[in-house]
Amino acid sequence: MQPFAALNISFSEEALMRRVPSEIFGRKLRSIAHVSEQDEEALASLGVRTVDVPAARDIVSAGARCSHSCFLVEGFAGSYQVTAAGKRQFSAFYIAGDAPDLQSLYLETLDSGVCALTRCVVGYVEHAEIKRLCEKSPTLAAVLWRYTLIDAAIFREWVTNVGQRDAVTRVAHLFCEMSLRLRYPRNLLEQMRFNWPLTQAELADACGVSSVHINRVLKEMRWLGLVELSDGQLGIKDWNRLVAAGEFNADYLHFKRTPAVRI
Amino acid sequence: MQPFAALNISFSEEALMRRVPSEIFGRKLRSIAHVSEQDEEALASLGVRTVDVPAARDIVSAGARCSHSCFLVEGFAGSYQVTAAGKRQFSAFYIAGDAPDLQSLYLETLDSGVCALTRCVVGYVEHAEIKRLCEKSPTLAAVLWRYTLIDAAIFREWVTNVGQRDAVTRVAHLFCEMSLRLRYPRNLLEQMRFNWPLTQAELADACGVSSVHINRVLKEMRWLGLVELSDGQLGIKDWNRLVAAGEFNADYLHFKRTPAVRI
DNA sequence: CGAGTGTTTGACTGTTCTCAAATGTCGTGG
DNA sequence: CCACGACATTTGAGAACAGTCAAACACTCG
Repeated sequence: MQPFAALNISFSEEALMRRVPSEIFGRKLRSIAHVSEQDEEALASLGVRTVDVPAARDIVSAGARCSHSCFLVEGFAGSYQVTAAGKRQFSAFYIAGDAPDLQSLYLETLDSGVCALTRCVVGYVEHAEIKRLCEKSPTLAAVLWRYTLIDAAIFREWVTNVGQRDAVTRVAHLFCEMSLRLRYPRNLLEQMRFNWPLTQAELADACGVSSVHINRVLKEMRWLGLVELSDGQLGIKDWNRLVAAGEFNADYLHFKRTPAVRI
Repeated sequence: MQPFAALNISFSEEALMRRVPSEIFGRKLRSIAHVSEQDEEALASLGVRTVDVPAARDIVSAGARCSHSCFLVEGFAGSYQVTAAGKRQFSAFYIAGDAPDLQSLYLETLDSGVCALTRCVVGYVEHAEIKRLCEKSPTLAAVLWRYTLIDAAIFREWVTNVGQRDAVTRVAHLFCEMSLRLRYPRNLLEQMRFNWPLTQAELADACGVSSVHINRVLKEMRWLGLVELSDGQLGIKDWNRLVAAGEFNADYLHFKRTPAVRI
């Protein structure tokens, strides 16, 4: 099983090694800011406990007292809340390199849960250790802070997405975001097909739409020739029109350099 | 004009004095974390340029290069985005004491704008100065970081609000949030009536609903005996039922102590 | 008084939801 | 190899919720 073959990232045993989580996180950080060698080394020195989380299980549960944060080494995860009426809403999706609950660093409890959408390899790090690093290196603190601010910018964008756009536009927008984030560091222009392990129900809960309706929306998007979605693969048939359909502007992702794929 | 008379905060000329912005921000910070005297003094030493912004004008425009952040001394503001279709979505409302664009501290540009919903008194502070303070005092950095994380938690909650709840629930939820935030530091149990200077159209753009529909929702909420909304005043008639109607849980606001008003 | 803005209401339209059932896919075990 | 269950996708039909358009009304300010 190599779900990320399309991204040319090989995992296998390597993923379980100690240094990998912080390395992969370091790569992510370098995509949003300059990271000094010292800071990179400091990150690599973090004590990481790597855990294999099966699909559909919580990585961090909402309301839990949090003394750790985690990096995603492999897999897809999502942060979500459940309403009193029992409906689920995702507020972000996370992929390899992301730190889904760095948001909890200075909160006692996390108000949202993070659940594994596929099998995930997760590296846990103690808050105390991260804070110690931040005190020693203000530049590292700044990069991590920036990371959480970009996360927040994604939340804001999702508020607008779910609040003001119609269903097709919402889905197109989400596809654009995930496509850029999945492709980013390598950013292959030709890379218009990648693993998409999410079910329609999960997509629905990200877009604030019923799963039945998502199905019809996907049908329409296929008919429009925007995307192809089958066998757990998302193929983008027409990037420019998808961007237009999704009213997408990548500014809110705050990549260090504008991706080679102009939009 | 004393829009905050209900909160026993008097402004008038005092508001324009130099130290006030950081003092009011300090009070806000103390509601979410312990702030040492040194840090409080450091905050007070910030160079603040106080500006009077008329209603309906941008305090910070989306996309602008940002070298400053601001504190709201007086008034209501909202962070918002406008979609390609010309629809506006608010992602948060801000009141006296808030720092609407502290989110921009480590971003080059802000992806959302912040606009004044009433006349606002705003104190601008240079990013560079805040960063200098943070380097000197990691504890102050932690408090400010925490502040931005709580902001992000509010965005997440809004995603869920707009994505999964019906219109009445959305509005009730928003009223609960704003009510707690407006009342917080003093937290008067009897304080169930306060200034609400927002128009129905603005409320609509916060809840992802048309203004016509908001009008009907308010009518229903009045009929249900939950709230009273007139003359720019929001009166809460039945707090417990409003909390139930809004499926509201205040955890995501991360107040230092649970408000005296149990919910 | 008139202009401008915000609120309220009605009638109609349209998107999306819910319920329900059929179909497709995959892995397990006989 | 097939039967089976579990899960995901697809489709239909009717209902509910919310949007649009349009007009009347209320209020404030100069």
